Amino acid sequence: MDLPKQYDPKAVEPRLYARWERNGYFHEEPDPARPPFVIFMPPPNVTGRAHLGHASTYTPMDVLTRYHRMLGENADWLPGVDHAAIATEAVLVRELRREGLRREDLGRERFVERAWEWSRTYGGAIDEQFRRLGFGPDWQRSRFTMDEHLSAAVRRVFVQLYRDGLIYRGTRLINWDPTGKTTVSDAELEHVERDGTLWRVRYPFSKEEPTAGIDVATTRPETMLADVAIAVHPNDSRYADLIGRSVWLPPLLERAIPIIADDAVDPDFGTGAVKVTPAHDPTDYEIGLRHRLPMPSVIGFDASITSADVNVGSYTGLDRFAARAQIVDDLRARSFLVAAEPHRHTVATSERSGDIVEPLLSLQWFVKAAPLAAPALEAYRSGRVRIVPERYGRTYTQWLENIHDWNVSRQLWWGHQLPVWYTPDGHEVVAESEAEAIELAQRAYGTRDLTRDPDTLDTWFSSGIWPFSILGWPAETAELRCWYPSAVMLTGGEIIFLWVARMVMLGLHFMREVPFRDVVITPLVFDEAGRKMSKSLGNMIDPMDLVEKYGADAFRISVLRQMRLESQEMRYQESRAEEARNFNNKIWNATRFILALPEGLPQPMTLPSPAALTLADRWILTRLRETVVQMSDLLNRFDFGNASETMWRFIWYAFCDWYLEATKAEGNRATRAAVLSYVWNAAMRLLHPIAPFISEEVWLALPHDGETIVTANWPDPLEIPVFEDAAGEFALLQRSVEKVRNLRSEMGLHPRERVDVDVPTNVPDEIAELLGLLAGASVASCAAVEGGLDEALAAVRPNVPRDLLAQRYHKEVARLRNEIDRGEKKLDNAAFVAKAAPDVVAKEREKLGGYRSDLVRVEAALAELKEPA
RNA sequence: GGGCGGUUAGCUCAGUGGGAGAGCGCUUCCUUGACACGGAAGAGGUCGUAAGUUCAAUCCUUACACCGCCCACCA
Repeated sequence: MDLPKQYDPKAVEPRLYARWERNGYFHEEPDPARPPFVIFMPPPNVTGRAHLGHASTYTPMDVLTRYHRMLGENADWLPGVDHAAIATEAVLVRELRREGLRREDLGRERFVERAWEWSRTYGGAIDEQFRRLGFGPDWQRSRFTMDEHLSAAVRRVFVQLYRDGLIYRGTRLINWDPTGKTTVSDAELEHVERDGTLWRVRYPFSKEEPTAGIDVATTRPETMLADVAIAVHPNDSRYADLIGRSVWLPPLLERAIPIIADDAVDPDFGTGAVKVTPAHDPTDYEIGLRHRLPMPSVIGFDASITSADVNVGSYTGLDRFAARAQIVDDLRARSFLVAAEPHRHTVATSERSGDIVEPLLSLQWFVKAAPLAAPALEAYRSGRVRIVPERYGRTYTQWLENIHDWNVSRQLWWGHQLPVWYTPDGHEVVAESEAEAIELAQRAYGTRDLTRDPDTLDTWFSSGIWPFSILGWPAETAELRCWYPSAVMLTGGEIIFLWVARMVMLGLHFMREVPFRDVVITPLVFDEAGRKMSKSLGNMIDPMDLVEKYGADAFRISVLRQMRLESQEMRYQESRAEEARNFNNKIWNATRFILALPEGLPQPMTLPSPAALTLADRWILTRLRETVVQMSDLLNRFDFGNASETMWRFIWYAFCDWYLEATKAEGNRATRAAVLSYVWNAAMRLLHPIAPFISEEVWLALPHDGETIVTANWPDPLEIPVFEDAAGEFALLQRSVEKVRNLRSEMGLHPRERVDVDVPTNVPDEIAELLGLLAGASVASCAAVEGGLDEALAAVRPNVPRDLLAQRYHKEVARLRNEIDRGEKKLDNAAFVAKAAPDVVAKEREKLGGYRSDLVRVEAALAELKEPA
């Protein structure tokens, strides 16, 4: 067989993936007889494309699912797609704008139709990218959050929560996104630092004498029109006399507002006096509630000044920022502006649109969060949900402890419409269907005339029930029985409260059980310089480009290898993908060597009897077993970085660098075909979760059982013979080989030239032969030396020029003297001997003894060199 | 303002209360029965700064500096 010298992923990956999918290897049915291992894939946005963030969270899911499938568990990875209301609607609105249309021109029905069409056309794109990455979810079970079945589950949950008193409609201060033209929840805000201005404005005591008054600091003069009070701290002596008085509200001077005292005021900031605008600021809203203040609005849903509640003079209709500028001008003109200073502060933006969010009073639907949060907190504290790394548990608990009611109604058309209807006189009717609503309305209010609430639900509402809605809930399916709760949830840290906490809350409420046992927080991906990847910086890396250049396996390895369990960030280096490609090439060529053995490979695969095994065989088998144990442990602990590193070390530094070379020795030829194929077969199985394609390609080419590595068994360490002594002996050989190689290099010997070495006769022939082969030496026998293999190998004497050898011995003497010096100082220290742990002292003595005898030996050799016998 | 993470070789990062490690990069040599996407041998670090605890600190404690993440109603 003629295999190319270079591994070509493009020739392998699409072929293997098509076969896996065609043969249904990723598909699984619920089977109570086996332990379940289920991961539900966080559904990517229907508008989404694969990015490095997906690679760092989804690759580990694929690794875990493949690993547990090989363990024989009832393993399934459940994929899906999220309808991503805000993102999708934004795309559609943009499209419409290009056609010169608005959403309203189309009408709700046609708009939603178009959204469906768009989703069907473009929604599959990310799935194709996932296939190229080698991800193996159970595609047959893929779900879309807008599927009829999942929509029904959403309605059921809403109605149930309503009947449980956990959903209500009310007028509250909400976050309005003027660009997205919808409310957004607190969790969807991003607080961004901006340079702004802090204006000091004088509110005069009397209209007639505008010079005397109270000075107030504000960053938002445009909201002044809706001021209803000035607040100061109750203990602030500067203003104690003023509490209870009133001032006129500039610039219109049409209303007088009271000066009140409230604890929320920080006396040290600004002037210590703050204007209170309950309808347009969260803190002020709280103050307004405490003091039963009126709450007029002056900014409307179009983010411009509205005259709905109070007279706003000529400002009416001005955009919020234009109004700000105009009011500042007017204040200045009329001497109410005391100062204007630069001020860096944070503003709340919508993380979707990036627009500055406007706090507004509005009638919306809310989920009462506290009663749902308490069990979610308890579940974490009792350990029913674990979070890795543990420190993120604090993020989870702190958010739940300070939770606010969740605004779930959105003014979008694409999404799950609220299952809420209103009677002509404003009674609300909540039901799973219109028919049910009519029946309820008839009974309760004697009317069948209902209007449906036009709003849709927050996308995260449907995401929150994903862990059970995808399993068929509310029907009592076998999937639900076997696969809930799932095993593990992998996600980025920013998702903890946006999604993880909500899934736990809703899962506990509806399923009476947490949705997953472990939450693994994966690192954020940055570029090599530690900068966030962003389009504006031009440092985005498209995973598909890397797959194209290096292959999916190499890309996966490059990501996994850079993951650290405790790390919160990962600086992705493309050079790692290149290294990983080289690694795959190494695997490929080792395979070529094995397949080209003149003696052929044994079929079926069998291992020679222990007595027939060579030292190298026994060593590599022992290392294999150790590697299996380590890999299982690392994967069980979600330590993907060290797992990848472990495979790298075993395959490259143990198997290829040493064992494969050792099999070229005459003495190793009888057993090598069997051991090489046995070990390589097992190594490919260990590698498979990490690098699914090349492991399959190689495994299929070797002697194997079964039709695919995907469903092959994970190696059982107990079936791999282990030889304790072999590890130590082989390590001694390695050190000896390295010593000779070093001398060769110092001599400037050409690799083909052999160096003569004298090896004591009590070094076993097998080891002497390996030494000759691996170090490029011609071995001659010399007198046996006393002691074990250690001493015998130490007495190996290369016949190289004397001065070179002497130089080397001198170096060795210096090193040993240094070590001995350090050891002696330590042991001469009475405090060390008295206080250090006895085993530490004993170890130190042993080390010192070893160095001393080494020194004696080297010095003797040196003396002999000067005066040859 | 609060919480958290990081600071170790030129770069990206492991690591340990008792002899500083990997990969890449760099230097030198080399196409030897798989592999130049390779092999062999090397050079390279006062483990951020300062105190403290300890027989012993890169590792534990504290403070500080710098970088970063998250949360927050200082207008």
